[in-house]
Amino acid sequence: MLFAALSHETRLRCLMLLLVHAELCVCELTYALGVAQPHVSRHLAQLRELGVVTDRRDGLWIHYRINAKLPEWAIEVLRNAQRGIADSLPYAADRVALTAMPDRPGLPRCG
Amino acid sequence: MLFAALSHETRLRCLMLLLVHAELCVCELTYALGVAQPHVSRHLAQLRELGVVTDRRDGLWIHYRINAKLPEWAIEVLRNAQRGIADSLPYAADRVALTAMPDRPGLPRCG
DNA sequence: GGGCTATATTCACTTGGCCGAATATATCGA
DNA sequence: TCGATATATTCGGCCAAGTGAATATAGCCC
Repeated sequence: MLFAALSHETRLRCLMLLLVHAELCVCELTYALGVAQPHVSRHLAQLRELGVVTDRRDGLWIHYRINAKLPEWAIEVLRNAQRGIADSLPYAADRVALTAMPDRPGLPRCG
Repeated sequence: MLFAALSHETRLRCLMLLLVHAELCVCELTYALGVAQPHVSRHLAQLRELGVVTDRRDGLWIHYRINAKLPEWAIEVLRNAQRGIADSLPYAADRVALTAMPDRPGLPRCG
């Protein structure tokens, strides 16, 4: 059930970030949320098992993204949730924290 | 949290019916879902405490409806869910069952 | 291979949510 | 007041889900 996936704040926070950034690895999500890595990993595993996200290995990193095969209504649910909560805490702070992360993998290193 | 409200099938079934019928009393929901009355009552109480529905007493009957003060994004979430699941079971069967209910309160008695 | 990093999983434990059954409350009508 | 109906709540037990800590796995680089 989709709504069970969204009913835990950790999972909802990850999904809100993935709506903005399309693809994020576990260390980025861990940094943005400011929680323990196994905690994030566990909830990402649940999202994957529920079919809400997919993962892709790239060397050491595993990148997660929202499952492109989700039915359109489910995507709309996510977008509506985003519209409703993205400007409130902790979701807004998560985006700021992610942007402030040093040495993000997959981003071009300038200089 | 809205999604916690939607994460239980009984609550979701009630809400899907309330999207169609605007106002329903407990006995109608109980009949439509085909489950025990205290079960429905408990989950309606949760929906009320979460602010998702409101209730109105009318004699012996208590009518529930979706809270008109819900933010628009939340209503959209409900409508998207409806679009996605209304034609599947058990939601479609619930609507049929409700229509087949004899002596529904609040409905004009013909004859 | 050995060390290092990123991620996943296991373990033991706790908590929260759900359940059926029984009972309580509230309102109406006689 | 008494009975009947509609709804709500309590109780005790159970199970799924969540947790922190520790450990395992997987890939990279030397």
